[in-house]
Amino acid sequence: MRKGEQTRTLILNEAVALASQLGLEGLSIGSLAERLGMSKSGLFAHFGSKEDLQLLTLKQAQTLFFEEVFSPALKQARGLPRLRALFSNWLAWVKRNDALPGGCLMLAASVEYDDRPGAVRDLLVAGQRELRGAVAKAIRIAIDEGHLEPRTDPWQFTFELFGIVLATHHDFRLLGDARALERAGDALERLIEAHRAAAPRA
Amino acid sequence: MRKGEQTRTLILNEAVALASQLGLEGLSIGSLAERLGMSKSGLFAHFGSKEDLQLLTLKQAQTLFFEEVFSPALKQARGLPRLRALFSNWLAWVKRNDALPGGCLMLAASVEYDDRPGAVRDLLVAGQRELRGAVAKAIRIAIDEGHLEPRTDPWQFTFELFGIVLATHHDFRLLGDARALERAGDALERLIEAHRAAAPRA
DNA sequence: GCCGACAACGAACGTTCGTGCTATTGTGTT
DNA sequence: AACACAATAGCACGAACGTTCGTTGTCGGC
Repeated sequence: MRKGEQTRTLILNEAVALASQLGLEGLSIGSLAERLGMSKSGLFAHFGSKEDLQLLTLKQAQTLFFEEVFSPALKQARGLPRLRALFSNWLAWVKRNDALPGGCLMLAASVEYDDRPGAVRDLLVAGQRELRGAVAKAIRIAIDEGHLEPRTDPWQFTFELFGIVLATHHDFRLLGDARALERAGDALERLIEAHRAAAPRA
Repeated sequence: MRKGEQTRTLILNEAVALASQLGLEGLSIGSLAERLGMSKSGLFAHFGSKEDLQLLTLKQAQTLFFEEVFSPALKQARGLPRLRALFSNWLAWVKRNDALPGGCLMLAASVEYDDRPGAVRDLLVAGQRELRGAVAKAIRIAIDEGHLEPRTDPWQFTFELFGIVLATHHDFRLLGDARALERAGDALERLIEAHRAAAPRA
């Protein structure tokens, strides 16, 4: 890897952390450069514009999310075990303080860009659609495996599961309520129980 | 009401709308003044500092929320009817486009200030605590009325209900998915059904 | 040992930010 | 009609913003 590449990665990781606190819009090139001990112009040269920096920062966060939340869950057994692993990894992601001192960057960006058309929003929506689809697929597999009853609507299930994650993020981050994690677990179990297949159990 | 008071209210209502799009931090005095057709300094004179403007803007949104979501729900019959009205008003608030073109200001601010200590965050937390308490109280009443079973945990119920609202806001605002509103309704009904009192029905 | 490619630098651009000060206009009361 | 004061405008400030430019240092290949 060339020198440029590796400092670029260094910059992007720091950018993810900083943007999780200040938002992608609040992220400024000057403060990012200062944090890294390099000059504004030197940093800027790696990206043609601020929007490019924002896009790459978001993409970096998405990649990290996939690696830490999704990828390990795929190694679990199909059906409920995988779904539970996915959920648990997701909660761990939400409370990460090293890489994400300000909470999940995608969630922050979702609120920031939900009414701001452009490339950032498009990337955000694409990522969200992909995520939702993947979760729904995991649920469909759980149905096929006989863990959940066939009339379960994967999208509705995904919707409610996502709501639990959002509420957890909110309570944990804003209110500093660690009990939110237990509540999230309870909520998931209730959600599963409501859709559990009758005859063959998991 | 003196002239100053009424322009102040005019400013704050516009500030709520603008901040719902740009966030309380992204809200700038210059652009707000331009929108209202007045000078930057003239507008600034109404507030001693930007933080004061942010605080009053947030307070205005909280007041509006109480008037439109909570207050009308209190006129409904105690128990489930009131709870359903609260939920329904809340969803209506979430999709309001005139006063809140960028979505709920409190939710946006929650993400923005969850890791930014200060007066804004304190006000936000206080409002959120009050809201949660009021929702939990409505649920406790529904238990007392015999609509929900006694072993229902009001805080857990509140947590899950809040999650549904958050997911709806996200899907409606970012993904532009109007079906989120149906999903929210279905989710609430299942939540109620899971805790419905056995013997006396609602 | 020179040379071109790459990486980072410092200085400056024009703009916008929040915030003061000083006029000037407008409103309401005797 | 004249006065007192509230409300707004005009102007300027220092700082920070994203961005551009020219320059310097540091390499590996000839």
